[in-house]
Amino acid sequence: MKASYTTKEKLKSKKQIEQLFAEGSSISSFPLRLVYMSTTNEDNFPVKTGVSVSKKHFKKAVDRNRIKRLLREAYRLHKNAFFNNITTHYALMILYIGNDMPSFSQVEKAMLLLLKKFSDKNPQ
RNA sequence: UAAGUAAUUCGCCUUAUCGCUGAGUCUCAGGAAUCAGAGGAAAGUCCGGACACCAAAGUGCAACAUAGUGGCUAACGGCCACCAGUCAUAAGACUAGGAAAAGUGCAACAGAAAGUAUGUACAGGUCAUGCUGUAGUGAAAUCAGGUAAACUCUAUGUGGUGCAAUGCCAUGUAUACCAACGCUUGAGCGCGGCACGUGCGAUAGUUGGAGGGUAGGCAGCUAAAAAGUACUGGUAACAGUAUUUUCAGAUAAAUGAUAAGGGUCCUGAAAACUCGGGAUACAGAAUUCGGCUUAUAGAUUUGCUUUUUAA
Repeated sequence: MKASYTTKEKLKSKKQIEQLFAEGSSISSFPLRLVYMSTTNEDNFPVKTGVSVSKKHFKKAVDRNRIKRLLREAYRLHKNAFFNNITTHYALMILYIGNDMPSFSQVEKAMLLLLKKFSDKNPQ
């Protein structure tokens, strides 16, 4: 499977995002937090993922864009190791909860840990 | 050459690997290759337009904005030119540059007194009296003047809401519940605030509360007051003509990530070549244009001024 991350794979529905924040469970691996819940989407993409950075911590749009790009990149490169043979459908939202601009290696490390925690908790 | 002053232009590059968005093309309908893909400020949301809707959007008052003269422009609170004033040796910079004979208010120090004024000394004058002059304080002393980044007055301008506008399609629900008022003797709603006025409201509902549903797609959405070049007119802002080009269109929101190398600048060691270290800014389109304001590492070119030296 390709290490891609297209529009179809993103979590876009406003309704689902609202529901996710209201009802989803969360695990964290500083400076990241993952909010997730299982869904009943009939789709080719079982896992839909969104990414978010608080406006409180990063006032400049440039900084938020940069962090979101790093998060997306880290997710894109490592998701297949965990979700390749998944059968349950999930909606995920990855939040950056740190206060400082991270480097890519920091984000990558935290992402690996986070995804590992997630798959340990939700074995297929 | 140095210091200064006013402007101009640019604001990292290359390669590899892995990706994202859009367009048309091909396709075995999984995808594939090709092309395009942030800024000078995209920012602040401070002015002015385009465009859309609000019923036909009226009059007066209030409110707000602007303020030398002329011009430019779709328009402007913007820009250009000129005049005046202030500052600077100068280049140049700045100006909230209409009105004090409509009214109200305010004014340090000095001075007897600064506004319902008139003390002292000397001189003059009268029936009498600060009635008159001089001295003295001050910018100003029964003569009035200053101040409108004080109220005010004058002139001119401003209807409101913003692409979450607006139109269409799809999905879906509740013509239900509570309260108040009302059914032509009219509840209430619209016309930015108030008043007037006016429109809607006769198959009579309306307003408020609490609640239910949708929150997906398409259009608007990027070819335009567009950009480049040349010529012409104009002191200039700008305008005209010819010609070439098509230059983001996302929507939890693309335009990237990583690695290596190279530029540029600063700096240390060297002083023939180089070897280290550091820095590489401000900042991310969201209907769209013209401005203004603010942020910005480092470069770049040009005009001008002053001083010293050289010629």
